[in-house]
Amino acid sequence: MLDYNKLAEMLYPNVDKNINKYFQKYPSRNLLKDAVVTRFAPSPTGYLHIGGLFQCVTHEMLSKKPTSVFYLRLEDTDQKREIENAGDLLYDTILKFDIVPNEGYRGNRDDKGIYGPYVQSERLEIYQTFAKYLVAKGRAFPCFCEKCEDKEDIVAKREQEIENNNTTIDHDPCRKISLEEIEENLAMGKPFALRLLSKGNPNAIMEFDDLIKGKRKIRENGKDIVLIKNNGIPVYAFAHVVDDTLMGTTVIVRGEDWFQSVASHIELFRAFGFDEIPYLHTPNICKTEEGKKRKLSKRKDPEADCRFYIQDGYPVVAVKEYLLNLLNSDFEDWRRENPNKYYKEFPFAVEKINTGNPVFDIVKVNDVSKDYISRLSSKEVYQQLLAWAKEYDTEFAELLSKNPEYSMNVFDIERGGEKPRKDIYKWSMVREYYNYMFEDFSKLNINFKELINIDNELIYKILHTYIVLFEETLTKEEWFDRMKKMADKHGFCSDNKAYKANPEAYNGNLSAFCNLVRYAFTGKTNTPDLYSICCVLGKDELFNRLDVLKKKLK
RNA sequence: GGUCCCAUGGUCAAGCGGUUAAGACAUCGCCCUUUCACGGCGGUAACAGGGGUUCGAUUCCCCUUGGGACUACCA
Repeated sequence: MLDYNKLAEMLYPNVDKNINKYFQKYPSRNLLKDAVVTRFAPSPTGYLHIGGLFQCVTHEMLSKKPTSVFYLRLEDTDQKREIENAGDLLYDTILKFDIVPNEGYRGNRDDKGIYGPYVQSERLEIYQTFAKYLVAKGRAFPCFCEKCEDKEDIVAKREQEIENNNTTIDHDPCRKISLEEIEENLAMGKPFALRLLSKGNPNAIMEFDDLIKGKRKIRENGKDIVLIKNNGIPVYAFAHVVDDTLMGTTVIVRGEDWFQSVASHIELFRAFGFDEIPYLHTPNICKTEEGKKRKLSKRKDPEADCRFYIQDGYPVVAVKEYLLNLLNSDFEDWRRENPNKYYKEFPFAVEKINTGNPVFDIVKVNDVSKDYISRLSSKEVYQQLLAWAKEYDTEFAELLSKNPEYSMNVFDIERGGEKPRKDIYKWSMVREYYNYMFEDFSKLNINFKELINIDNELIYKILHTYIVLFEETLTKEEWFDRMKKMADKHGFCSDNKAYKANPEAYNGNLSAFCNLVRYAFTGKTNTPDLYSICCVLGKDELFNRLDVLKKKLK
């Protein structure tokens, strides 16, 4: 048996092993009943992943009760994978999704809250103290090996160990190292990794209660896992246990990929003598490829990058509502019954989260988004669209802000009422969709031959008559009556039965007539209500457009 | 390989021992209709397979199969 106090002093001569000062520095939180402290703890290894956003939505929904805390912690303990400014970028994207943690890391700005620092690389001193404490408790030991996995002889040594002892317990051979040997290594200035001295038995089963998976029987940990790397930086497990304890986390939300390691994390909590914190393992968002399901990959899948949705102009609420629906599938029922409520009012239930890994479906996102946008007022559409355009399509932003009232009138067409139009699902599609309302009309590609086979003179005559008879003060019915009369006068047929009986006798039916007018003034065969469009354009503009068309009709 | 997780239509999913097995998206058809939509109505489409337990299994247990994840001094 080693003298662990002595070992602790050897390993960490200038470090305080009194962890209590930290518990004094970071007092326990005053929480009201049902309040939770939850945290999002990404690594600065790239952009915000859709799975991260998925978790953020979970955090938002969990931390609604008064005094609850949702804080952000940056887990930058892997320098090899770290990407410069990724932390900033992450925070920036989180804010863009209108997710506002009320504590913690804030990118370029100072951390907020008294439990910091919230960036792990700034907490090394704390980790050293806790490491020394653990060594003194006899629950950790140094390992001077190079990376074991690279060294066949060490692996062989471990296997031999297992065989000799007739056990399956995979203790690290270095736990038998003598004080003398340690002293020698230290004197040579050899760096060491700190390992957990596991007392678990992987053949023994213990009970574990996951907040969404429920009660599970899992194997005890038996591995002497690395706690602190030989560069002095802790690994996830160690930092997680120390930080979440010190920061007063009450529920640990993390991806399901961590499920396998809970046994070791629990052992660490116990080794320290800390209270265990409940875990909630969320499913991973997948996609199907060649008939197989796989986790959405950062490298391969553009839709895994949350910035994709921002750039493409998906309203952030729509994306979050889609994710929320993945979490609690009765959300859409609630949404239908409460079309005007804010999504956070939804009675979220942890136990309703599905345990399987869902496949991400952009078509469904589109649908949720269409629905969301259809519920907005024209002013809200204008504001959100403009905000998007200012960042991603400045030319369009200028067109939009040239005349805000006009723009809002455009978006007001077929908006509101019982059955609002549901056509737009992302801001980036608006410019093309409404190009006839915002762009230079003379630049639109209009070719009547592609639409209808009647001569140009007649077309011109029809359009001219249309404008002359057009008045903004008409009701829709009156306008439509005029359309019928005009159609009949120009060789079209407003009586569908008569038309069907003898289509050869006419230039087309009423539908064709209306479509001709639509096409002439918009260049499209698919637009919202024609009369409303003409009203928004105004009679003068219609005449302007006819002038342009005149040349094409010569 | 080992360990763990998951398994209802194309997708998300209700269901938690007895149901004509919900609903949404997608898809198809019809209706409404001045186009396109929106909307309405309807259709196609599922309990992976095999054993148990039970009067009775989609539901509980086991096995198989399929898929996923973990298995780092990465998170």
